[in-house]
Amino acid sequence: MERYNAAECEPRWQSIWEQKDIFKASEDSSAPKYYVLEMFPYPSGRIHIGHVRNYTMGDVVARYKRAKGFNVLHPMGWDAFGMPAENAAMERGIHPAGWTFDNIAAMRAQLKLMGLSIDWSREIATCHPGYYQHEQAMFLDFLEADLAYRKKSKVNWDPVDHTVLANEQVIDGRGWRSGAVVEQRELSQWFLRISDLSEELIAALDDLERWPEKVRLMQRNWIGKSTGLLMRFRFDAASAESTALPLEVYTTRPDTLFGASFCALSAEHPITRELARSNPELQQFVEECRRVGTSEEEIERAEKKGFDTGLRVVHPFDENWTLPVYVANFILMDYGTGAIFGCPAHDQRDLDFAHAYGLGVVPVVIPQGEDPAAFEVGREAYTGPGRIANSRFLDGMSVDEAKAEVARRLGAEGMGEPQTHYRLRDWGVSRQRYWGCPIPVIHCPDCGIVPVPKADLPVVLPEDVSFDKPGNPLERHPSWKHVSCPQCGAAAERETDTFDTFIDSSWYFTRFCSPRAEGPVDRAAADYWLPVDQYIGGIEHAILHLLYSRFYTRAMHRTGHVGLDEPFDGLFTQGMVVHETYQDKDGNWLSPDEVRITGEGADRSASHVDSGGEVTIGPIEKMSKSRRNTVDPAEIIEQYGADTARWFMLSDSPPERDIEWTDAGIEGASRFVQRLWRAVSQAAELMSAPGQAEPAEMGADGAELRKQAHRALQAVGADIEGLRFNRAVARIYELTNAVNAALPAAAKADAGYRWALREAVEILIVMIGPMMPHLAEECWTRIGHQGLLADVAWPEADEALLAENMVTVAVQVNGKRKGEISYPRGADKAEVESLAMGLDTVIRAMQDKPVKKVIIVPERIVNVVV
RNA sequence: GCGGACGUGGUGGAAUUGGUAUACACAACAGACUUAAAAUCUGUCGCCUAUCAGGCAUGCGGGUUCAAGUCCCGCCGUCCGCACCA
Repeated sequence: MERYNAAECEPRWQSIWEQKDIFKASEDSSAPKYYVLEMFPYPSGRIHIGHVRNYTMGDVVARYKRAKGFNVLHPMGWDAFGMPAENAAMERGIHPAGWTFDNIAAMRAQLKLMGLSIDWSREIATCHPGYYQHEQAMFLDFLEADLAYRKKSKVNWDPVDHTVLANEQVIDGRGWRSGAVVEQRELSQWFLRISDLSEELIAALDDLERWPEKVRLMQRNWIGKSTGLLMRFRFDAASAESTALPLEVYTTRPDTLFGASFCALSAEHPITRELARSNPELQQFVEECRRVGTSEEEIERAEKKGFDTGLRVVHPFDENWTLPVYVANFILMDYGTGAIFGCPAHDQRDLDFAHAYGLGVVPVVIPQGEDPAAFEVGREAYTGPGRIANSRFLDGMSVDEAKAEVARRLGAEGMGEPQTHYRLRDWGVSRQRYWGCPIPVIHCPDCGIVPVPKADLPVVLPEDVSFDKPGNPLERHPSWKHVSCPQCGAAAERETDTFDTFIDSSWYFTRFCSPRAEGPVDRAAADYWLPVDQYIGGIEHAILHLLYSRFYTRAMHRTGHVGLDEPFDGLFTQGMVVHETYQDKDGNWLSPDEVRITGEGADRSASHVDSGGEVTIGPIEKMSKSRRNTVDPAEIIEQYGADTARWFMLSDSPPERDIEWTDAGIEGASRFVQRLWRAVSQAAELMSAPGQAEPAEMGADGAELRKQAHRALQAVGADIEGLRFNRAVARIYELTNAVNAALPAAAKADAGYRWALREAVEILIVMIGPMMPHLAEECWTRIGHQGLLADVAWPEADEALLAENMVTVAVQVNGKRKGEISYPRGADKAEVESLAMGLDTVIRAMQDKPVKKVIIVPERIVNVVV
């Protein structure tokens, strides 16, 4: 028998699908629509295994839904702006556009080898003016709708390269190329008003029922709604020159006000700035804070440091109690009022700070069961519930009662009022880079900021740029930025910043609905296709990309471009593809094919293939170039075929979990492909002819095979619907085993059995269709069909064959399994009980002890308690 | 540091609402076929007592329950995100 030849079959079926254009999508009201989308890739040049996993999952859903009669949209595009293209330009002197489009061509070719059911006529690249011009038009609409504005904000500045650095380009506080200590600089930049929608973005999460709960929780925490108190501290006259204005702080813990031992200001707080003007030491401290970096992680991890301003504020409930005022490096100007009061006993950061500066730690919330007089806080702040103590009129109250009481008293004196705050900050969209969408505004010395008239769009990136110097080539371009003001005609300058690439990815799913429309969106197409029914991508995008997309869709709704708020009805976050890492004794990373593994379990060890030198097996990590633990999908597809790679990606590991790439795994998948092909080929000789009606006579064996096939069909359909691909794969293995087992008997079987065999094999082929589409087409032809399997409808499982008449349940004595009984479905409890009590093993386990009770859960379990 | 997840045999994992833990695979081992190897087929396969049985096992330690991989509390380990990587 011939082996299945993937190298020959796969291109053949791919070109047939392409010729017939069967994956081309168009609006069609006669069928329900289904929009499947995988997160589009960055065109790095080669697809990686993570892409194979992501796009295989999406393709299974797309092909399955197609077979279920849906009108499916399954497009592909390129997230094509971004820093790697500029880095390539700097390192290798290649233009970002050329580099990007070459990469796109290479990756498109690789993706096509996977046999995905994609409508390639809708392909888009975000770096193409045909795409980004619409971003510019929409930005003008956003400006008009007051969704965009300018304000100053901080960037990482490399003082040697004179360039703005991304957070990932700052390593240990230094620029990645220059090694210079990075400073913070303030620049005027464009922002989108995402924070105005904080409440709405939180509230709408409740309705995203087909999103993972963890993603909704992460977004909720990220937006960070908090209800608290805006309160004012008077400055102590003895300590301050300008005492007119009180210090405003925002707190979520007014109940701990009597535990306060200091107040702290952000290094950028107006009062700090004022004081620093006449205080060089404070000025120096402020500059030190600036070197911590702009990322929240760095700020939070930095050692808590402060500077005593010498100022003191008066406790709102005690004229004679004053608190020192510090400037501290962990207070963010962007959150609340940029000032806090510190209660060390009940906040970890405040406690660390108090320990560093010898400030008092007075517990005022006492956990239940602790003695207020004896309770002490050590190295860990107590943030749980309890009763208030050491707090005068608040003593004995609960935390919530005390919060309300403090709010009431301060409110009555005009010294505080309740406020709601959100952690979510406005979205800064300006980037000081070339390879992005130009921001369509002009700076005129007389008129100020002037939007580029829509008739003048697009503002196209100039091609003649050089990357021999660091910094933004748009700024030093001789002519591009010099224009005349659209309003007054005077000499003016273009904005040289470009958009954050998150803008590009915040609406590409909308553009896919009408990729060649003259405006940003064809409303009829968008109204038909949106929302995306199933979105699939990495968990690493749980917050930013998905939140920005939710906001951007709302902004497009407000400006009339779309008619909905939530772009993604169903979301699935898949796990990463990981691999062991290997290092030789000099610490060099080795790729998997340079390493030989021996032994197993605790005895596993590794050696170098060529030298035989000792190799250390490192942790299993996300595949990355730097660790050299990558596997090239192109090589895998060439060696085993796309179907094998797809099958392996779907097998075993639950899709939301990380999957470890192993050679054994891909070989196993490859063997299954051959086993299935053999089984189908053998069955083809034995089964009835295609298209015949079920024979009147059906023996017990045939009926049993039919049962197995229909149960598998039922289960696989449900598993694909629930994106439980690994379980679907296990079911398919089972049916394949059943078909294999049925073959010997089929040679001399009756017509009923031969018909049942055909039915089982057809069901098997249909079920592997979405997963291994080329093999499935080949099998479909092999068993005598003329048309394409891709056009065959997913069959309905026969309910009558799914029902099981006998039930088998376990019998436990005191919760331990002692045996099992079988009985007809629907038997009454007394019968079940007597059956269970009659088991030898049960009688032995009971040892004549009196029966306390017998728990019978119908069709589940019997538990005898003695 | 903060927020979110995950942890079951040698390995990947399965296990409806708490109801027979280890389905389905991979690897390994034994046998068949073969001049031989590969492929294929058949069988064994959590651990410990040692046999027609019993005990112990779902990262560790507690708890709730007739019953816990699943629920609760506390640890340990691994991973993801932290706003200019995409």
